Amino acid sequence: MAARTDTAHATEAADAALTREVVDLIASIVSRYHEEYEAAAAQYGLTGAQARVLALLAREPLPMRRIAEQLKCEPSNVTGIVDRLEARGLVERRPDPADRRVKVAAATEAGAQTADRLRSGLTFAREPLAGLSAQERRALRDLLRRMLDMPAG
Amino acid sequence: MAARTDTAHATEAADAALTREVVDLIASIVSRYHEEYEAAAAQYGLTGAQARVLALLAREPLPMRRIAEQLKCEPSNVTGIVDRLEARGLVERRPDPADRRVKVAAATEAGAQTADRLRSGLTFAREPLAGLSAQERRALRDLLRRMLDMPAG
DNA sequence: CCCATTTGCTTGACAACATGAAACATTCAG
DNA sequence: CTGAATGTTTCATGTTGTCAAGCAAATGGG
Repeated sequence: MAARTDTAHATEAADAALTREVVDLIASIVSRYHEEYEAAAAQYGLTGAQARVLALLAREPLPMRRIAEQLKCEPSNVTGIVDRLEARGLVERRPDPADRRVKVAAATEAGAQTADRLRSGLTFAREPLAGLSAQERRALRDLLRRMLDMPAG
Repeated sequence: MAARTDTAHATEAADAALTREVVDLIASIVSRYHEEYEAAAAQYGLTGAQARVLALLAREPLPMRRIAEQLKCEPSNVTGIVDRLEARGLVERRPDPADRRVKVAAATEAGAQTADRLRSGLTFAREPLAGLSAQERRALRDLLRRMLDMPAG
């Protein structure tokens, strides 16, 4: 039984090392992703936060509060970010006819174009993924989904 | 040949969709990772940047300039972050005997303890990974390595 | 050896991001 | 109709980030 216990411990230790390795790899990916996202945004004179908001609004117009929820920050913070985007003509505030308290932020034509170009310029993850076969990418997709508790998609 | 071309186009489109799906999943992971990292840091009254620097210095003491390189920011920025960590007794600046221009930042005993607790409290990526078999984690590790251009490790 | 240059760090001015409290208008519930 | 809750903004404050300027120390060509 001593041998079995030793084996079990060795397996546990190897497991922990493997997990730590994967966690470190994920940390590297997070770092690279941010780096490239900021750089891509900077090409259009945008900060990372501005680019994220613009990307959100290019999908669909959103009330200020919803933007804050997506960004996981306080609504008062969104005011300034949208201010700066609006000052550059990339976004506009519209009144919500259903609730006059609400201001709906929407991408302008120019804003939608910028968001499109920015998105297609995001080489990270897309370019390295090109080196993986379709089967491997499916495997990766399934593993990532399970990590995010999205078993079905 | 029209049929073959159509098939090729269909495959390309499916490939692009798959890639976009994986990219979106990675974006989700990046978002979750950040969220949890900030929350874990906040438990110790630290910001994300402070926690990152403390984690670096818990591994080994570093000159200010090296910290800036790891953080991918200007050295002048590191001054403030280390100032705040030092004010709380988590980090200290030491002179470098080999080069008197250099200030080496090092985690104090308290800083190392905080870094340890913080790291072990990082549930994300570690907890979801527990649901994956060792074989799956190895597969994930290899796929992530290839994404990062680290074929061998 | 000496001086110009480079290197490492800090300081100061400034902008963006982030929070929390307070103000305001509007909506909603009793 | 009144009081509570909601959506947004403003203000004060702190952290992060950049860049330019400054100082101390190291380095290398004359």
